[in-house]
This record gives sequence, C-alpha cells and structure tokens, in this order.
Amino acid sequence: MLSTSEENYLKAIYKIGQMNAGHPVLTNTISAELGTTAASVTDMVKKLADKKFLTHEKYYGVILSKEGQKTALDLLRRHRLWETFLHNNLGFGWEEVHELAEQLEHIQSKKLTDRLDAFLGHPKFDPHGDPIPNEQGSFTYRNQITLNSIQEVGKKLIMIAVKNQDVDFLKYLNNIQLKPGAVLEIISIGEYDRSYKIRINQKEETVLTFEVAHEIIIKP
Amino acid sequence: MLSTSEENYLKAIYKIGQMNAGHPVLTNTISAELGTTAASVTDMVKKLADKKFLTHEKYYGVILSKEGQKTALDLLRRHRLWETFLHNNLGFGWEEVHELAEQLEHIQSKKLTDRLDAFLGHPKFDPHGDPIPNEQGSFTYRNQITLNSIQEVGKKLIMIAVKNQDVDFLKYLNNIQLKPGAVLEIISIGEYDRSYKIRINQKEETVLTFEVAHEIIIKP
DNA sequence: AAATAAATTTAGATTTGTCTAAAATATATG
DNA sequence: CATATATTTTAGACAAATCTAAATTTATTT
Repeated sequence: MLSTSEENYLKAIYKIGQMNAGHPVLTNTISAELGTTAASVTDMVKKLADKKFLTHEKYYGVILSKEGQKTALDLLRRHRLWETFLHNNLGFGWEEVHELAEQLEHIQSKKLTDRLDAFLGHPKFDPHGDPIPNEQGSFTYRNQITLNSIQEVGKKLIMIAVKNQDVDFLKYLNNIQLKPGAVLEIISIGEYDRSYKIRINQKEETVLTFEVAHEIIIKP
Repeated sequence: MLSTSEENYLKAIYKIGQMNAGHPVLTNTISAELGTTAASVTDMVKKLADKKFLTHEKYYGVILSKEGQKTALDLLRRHRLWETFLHNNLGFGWEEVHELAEQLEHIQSKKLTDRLDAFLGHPKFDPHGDPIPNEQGSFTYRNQITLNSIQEVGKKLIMIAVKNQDVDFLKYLNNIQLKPGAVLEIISIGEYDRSYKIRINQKEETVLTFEVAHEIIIKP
C-alpha cells in the first residue's frame, strides 16, 4: 500500500512525463512540481525505485515502470471521478474541485472507485474536459489543439478542455462563460499580439490574449 | 489544522466519554480503543492539551474541552454523512461503510460537509440508525433501549439502530433481515439463557442470544 | 501500613518525509 | 579545455507519531 506522499510523487512524475514524452524526468522538475527540495526528491525516488515503480539513473533522471504508470493512471482516474462528483452532484465550481479531489483521490479502495464511476454513469471527461481513465487505465486520447493554433477568421470551434487548472484562471473563464462545450467563433485575430476576438455561444464577445488562447483546447 | 491522528484521538476520547459520562477518560481505555500503546496516548494527550482540546491531569485522566467536543461532533457528522452516501448512493452494505468513512471523514472542508449533507437531503440518521449531528453539533437524542430490556412476550417493536458495528456481526444481521426499520415481534423468551425468539417483518423467525439482543436498539 | 500489582508517565529509539549544507557530477562558457 | 555554473546526490538533522523498557505514581491486598 502506497503512502499519500508516494502517490503524489508518482502522479507528478507521470504528469511531467506526459508533457515531454521520451525524455527522462529530472529531479528539479519534480521538486518544482511538488514544491519540495531536490534532496527530498532524490530520497523518495530511491524508495520508489526499490519498490519497482520506476527506474532511476543517477544524475540522469527517472522513468516510470509499467507498474508506476498503472498506479499513476489509477490516481488520475480517482482524481477526475471525484472532480466530476463534486461538480455534477455537489454543485462545486470547476475552480474548486481540484483541491478537494487532491485529498479524495488518496482513498485506496477499488470498490469505491468503481462504484463512484458507476454512480456517475461512467463519465468519459471531467469538468475541465480532461479524459477519465477507465478501470484498465485506457482513456479517450484527443488531439491537443489549442485555440492559438487556429488562424482562420470566421471559423466556428467547440471548446473541449482547458489545460491550466489555476483557480483564478478558471474563475476568469467562468466570468466570460467559457467552459467545455461552449461554441466559439473567431471574429478577428490581433496582428501584432496574436490576441483573439471571439464570440461565445452566439452571444458574448471577448478578446483573449495569446496566452489565454494557448490554454484553450478546441475541436476544429 | 488537526492531523488525522489528532482527530482520531479526539473521536476516541469523545466516544469513551459518552459511554461513561462524568468520569475522566483513562489512558489505557484510549489506547485500547485506538490499538496504540499507553505511552503514545500520553504523548498525544499532552499535545492536545497544549492545543486546548482537552484537560489532562497526570495519573487521573482526560476531559474534553468545549472545543474538543465540538471537533469530535464535527468528525462524527462527517463520518455518518459519508456512511449515508456510501450506503444510499453507492450501494455499499452497512457492514462496509464504516471503514471507508474512517478515511473520508478526515477531509477537512466545511463546504464539502455541508454540500454533502444537502445532497443527501439532511439525513437525521446513518445506515446503522445512529443520529447525525447537524452543522451546530446538535442531534436527535434517543432512548437507548435495547431488546434485552423487554420482557413482554407478544410485544411488537421497531428496530431503530444497532450498537455494535463489527463487520461480521452486521453480516449476521443482514442474513436474518434485521436492520433499522424492521418490525419485530417477541414470540418467546428463553427462561435460563434469556434468548429471544422473534418474528421479523411478519415473516422470518429467529432466535437471538442475549448478547445479540443487547446490541439491538428498539422503539417499544 | 507495607508489599504487591496495576496504571501511567518518562526516556530513549525508530520510521517517514522532509529540510539545509556540503560534496559530487554534469553542463556551459570564456 | 579548463573553469565557472547548475544540477543532483549525500550526509546529517528535525518533527510527527509511534514503539519498548524503565521509572513513577496510584490502587489493591494481605
């Protein structure tokens, strides 16, 4: 049985690994992700290597084993199921669910996870639009096309997810009615700052900075 | 913010205090309840006394402060709300919910607790028939009349709760259809062993030992 | 009331997860 | 390519929660 701390390390390593696949995950990247020191990471990584959740080559980096990946995916599953419950059933805003799910995800009971999944109707995506791994750890891959990659004015798009989960950022998106499922139409694109003037759900008009557009995952 | 361990000690001390009210709670009683050693209890009790959750007089015992009681009641509230959710919404048997609720109760979020309470429809009792404290910590007191105190053959009673939460004991009650809400009629009472022959819900007949009868809380 | 037993506390050790500071290794730069 | 810089690891320390064993206090018994 893994400790909460061990689980958090596996989750962080998995997340970083997804962002730049193929490369080993570096000590400092992990410590930055978790807000700990490099020394703590080295210690924990040794322990997780002993337990066969990953391989660690000194001064080089870390790579998750099959078992490590499976565990990380199970955590992701638990996290996103709880987020869905908190949002759909308890009425929490999408900016509130992450922090609570961070705690709920550490309750280790396969039966609880599966029952929750069934109760929610086997959802495929969480409130941020992120895919929820199933019992076997597989999930609906999707192209990660962000709004900033679209250059055609007049094009209509559907928002399917958001990359950044920062509370204030999500509150801002709430304010402008931008959430997964929203229909957006590009009215114009700023020539110099690459900002996006868009219409949301055939109603509100807003200007998004390039940085914001970079966080919005869309379906063309 | 209290640690999980501190919370467990407060809960145990509250529980023991309820069982023999007016008396100080003893070190060995706490260590037995939690499965720790007396030395560990002394250490933790000192810490909780520093934090004003209780008073500790050496070699005499421990008494919860107002703050300590409030915290214990909040824990009880969280525990019993989660038990209700697991039973009513996720379909867990009453013999399974305790262990999971032991973990879920430690998630400290007043908003989560209150939202869960509202989602469940502000339940007054958990699946074992135990009262759920409200936001202010007050709950429906009830007489704790157990089946073994009834001596009249032919009397019809309603089961409202069970004292013992042991998994195997609850499984046994499941088998004979005995759960809160069940109607029981006393057919006969054993003269020497004080066992109870009863009819449950106008259907099944069973013999309960005195020990079992002592765990069944009823409404006359 | 002295001796014995039981309960409680203290003292010192252990495990987990963390830290700082120093040493070792790798990377970048003049 | 030798040196400066950045990264990582090691060594040693600490807080939390626990333990065992010894010392202390309270309760019981003869």
